[in-house]
Amino acid sequence: MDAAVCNRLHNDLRMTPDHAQSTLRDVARIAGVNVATASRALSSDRRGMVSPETAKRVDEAAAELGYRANPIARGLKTNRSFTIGVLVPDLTNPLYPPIVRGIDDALARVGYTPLTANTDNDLERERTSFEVLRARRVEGFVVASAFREHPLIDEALAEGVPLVLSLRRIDAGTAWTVCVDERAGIAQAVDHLVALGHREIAHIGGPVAEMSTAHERHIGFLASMAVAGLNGTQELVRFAAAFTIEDGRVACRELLESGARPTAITAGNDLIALGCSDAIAEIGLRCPEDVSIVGYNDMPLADRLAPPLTSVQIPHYELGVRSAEVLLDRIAGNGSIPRTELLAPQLVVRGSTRAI
Amino acid sequence: MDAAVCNRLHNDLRMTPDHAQSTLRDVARIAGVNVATASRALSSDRRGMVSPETAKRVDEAAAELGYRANPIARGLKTNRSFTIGVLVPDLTNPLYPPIVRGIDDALARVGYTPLTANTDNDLERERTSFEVLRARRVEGFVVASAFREHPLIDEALAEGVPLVLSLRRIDAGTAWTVCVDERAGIAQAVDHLVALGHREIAHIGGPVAEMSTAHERHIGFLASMAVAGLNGTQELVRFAAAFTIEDGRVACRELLESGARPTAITAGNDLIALGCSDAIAEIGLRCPEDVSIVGYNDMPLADRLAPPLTSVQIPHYELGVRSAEVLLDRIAGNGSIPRTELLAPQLVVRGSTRAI
DNA sequence: CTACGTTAAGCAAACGTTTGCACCACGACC
DNA sequence: GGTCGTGGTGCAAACGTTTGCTTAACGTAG
Repeated sequence: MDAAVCNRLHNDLRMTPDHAQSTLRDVARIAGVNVATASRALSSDRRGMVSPETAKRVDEAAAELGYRANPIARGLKTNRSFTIGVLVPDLTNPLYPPIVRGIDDALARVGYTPLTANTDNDLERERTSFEVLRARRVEGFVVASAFREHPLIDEALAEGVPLVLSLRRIDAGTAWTVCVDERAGIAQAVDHLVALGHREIAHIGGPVAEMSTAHERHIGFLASMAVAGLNGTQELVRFAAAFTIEDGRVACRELLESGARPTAITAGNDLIALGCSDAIAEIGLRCPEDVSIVGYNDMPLADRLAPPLTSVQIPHYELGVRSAEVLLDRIAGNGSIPRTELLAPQLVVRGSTRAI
Repeated sequence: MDAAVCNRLHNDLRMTPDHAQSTLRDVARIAGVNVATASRALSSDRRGMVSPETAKRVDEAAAELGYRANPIARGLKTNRSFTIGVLVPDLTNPLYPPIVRGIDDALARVGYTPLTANTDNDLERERTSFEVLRARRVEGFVVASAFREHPLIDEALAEGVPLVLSLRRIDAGTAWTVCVDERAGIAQAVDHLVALGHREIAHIGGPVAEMSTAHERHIGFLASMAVAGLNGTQELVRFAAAFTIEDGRVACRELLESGARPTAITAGNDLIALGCSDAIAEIGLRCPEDVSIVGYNDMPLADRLAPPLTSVQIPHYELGVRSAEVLLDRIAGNGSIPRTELLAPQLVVRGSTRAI
């Protein structure tokens, strides 16, 4: 088969299915203009460079062919990808889907596409994902997997990678951040319990050494207790090794075995709250009759548990939306010094708390 | 400023930050070879074309510069993006994160990246997302948002877009599909209830007209009842308008108001099961003492409800993994006629079912 | 009537890869 | 000792855009 035949066949193949992506060259040919002119006509900000009538012809040609610009080619030339990397610990954890959803929606509005990766809280895995996403030329990152000390984030910051922390912060405070006013959240929980007459209030926190969320809630607990004039010292505080039911149970049990008999518990999150519930059941006490429990995050179905869990609701979705918006702003070149945005949580009172 | 100076400055600027992505040209220069040779040395399948010693030099140069190939440029040339579009109804629905996670993991293994979009079961929104993803040159789709009749999918199929349905099928059966053996799942539920001595077994299904999952579970219910020699006719079957607690409650209440008094209910999914639980409570009956209830999907915390919900567990994660694998196989050009893969569900017995 | 500014459009070079083809030694074969 | 492969390498043309520069056409002013 000679070259001409081969080419013809090749062209035929490419032309036959009407879904074959048409190119700017096709549009230009149909409109009878140069590809450069077509490019200008189709771009919003340089549309004024072509005569209205030509612009119209190009539009029609594009519409006829169902032309959609190839973002790959465009990206190669402009060095922009209109993609954002999203680093999340685990999509399977119900805490994160609403955040991701918020990011998705905010990005979609302006033509950006998120590239999401799960880190499993594993620094090595995270680094790999980060590199892969950078290789794909994402224009910035929303990071929801931060630890209080986080070398990767420090490096990225130093390199000037546009980056916004979501939900979890770093101690240094050197990054743009959108998170929850955890202290206010736990304060609402403590105030609620105090109003119900509780004085012996315990806190079963999360992994305070690693995660800002756990840490802030602990700090918030101590502060709120002090403000209420109550004893918020070590004997009523324990920490779960992770935000899980089992670790919560273990930590609570440890507290109970120390002889402490709190009438109420503020938990680091809802899973820890469930663990606490198990632990007090194990020693024959009941919630809420003997011990009130307040969770954190207000996860799905928290209202259907037995008893329905009083919990601090946080604005997951808005957290995602704001994170994306702040990042886009940064990419647009606005803002100079890092800013931290605190979103307000809201206590939801249910059956797991009761007056003493 | 003359051109030479300008160019030099430009180069300096590009070189200064050591995170500036280095290009194949840089690698080639350092290794003292042509960029074509460098390209070949770095590609696994054409590495044999260059001498081992040259290949080594190129490797070293690449390592030194921390070179990572630009997938955008590569994609432009090869017409491949190494991305897959994932269409999911709503990430916020706990059913989908494990599926997406399975897809992510399976794709990551072979260097692909998923581009995920939420459809909200809205056909127009879905079409937009589909177009956006196609414009981004995804190489194929995993679609978890299928309706039994689905014009968009039919069109995509007709156009030859590589596409795999996940979880939800289309009636036509013309698409490659990875889903759950719903009939077997509901059969396990019915058999379990029958073994407990139940004879009056109701089914509160989902939106059977639109979704294959709801439809198959209904069909499965009828078949299982027939096999057990029981009456599975209309008077004990109702359908919720959607897979929600509220719609489940309404449908169940309707059944009860018709005078029916089943001793057991198989629900279309866990949320409907919760609605049923509410409905029977409203008329003063209790679960499981008066009515046993079996859910479907075994959603997170189903084991912590009151009573813990007996439910049919489906392999979400594996569903995602297999969907991705099948799609990759298709893209690689393997397989010709559409195949449907059925993954096995597994009943998990808990407190919401009891012997009569 | 020439010169000049302005507007619209085209030309061509990039962006960072991949890949068909040409080239060049070099050893082997007739 | 020419002629052939053959293995290694380089050259240059793509891929589909964007964009700086140039050209063409057309008024308008001097």
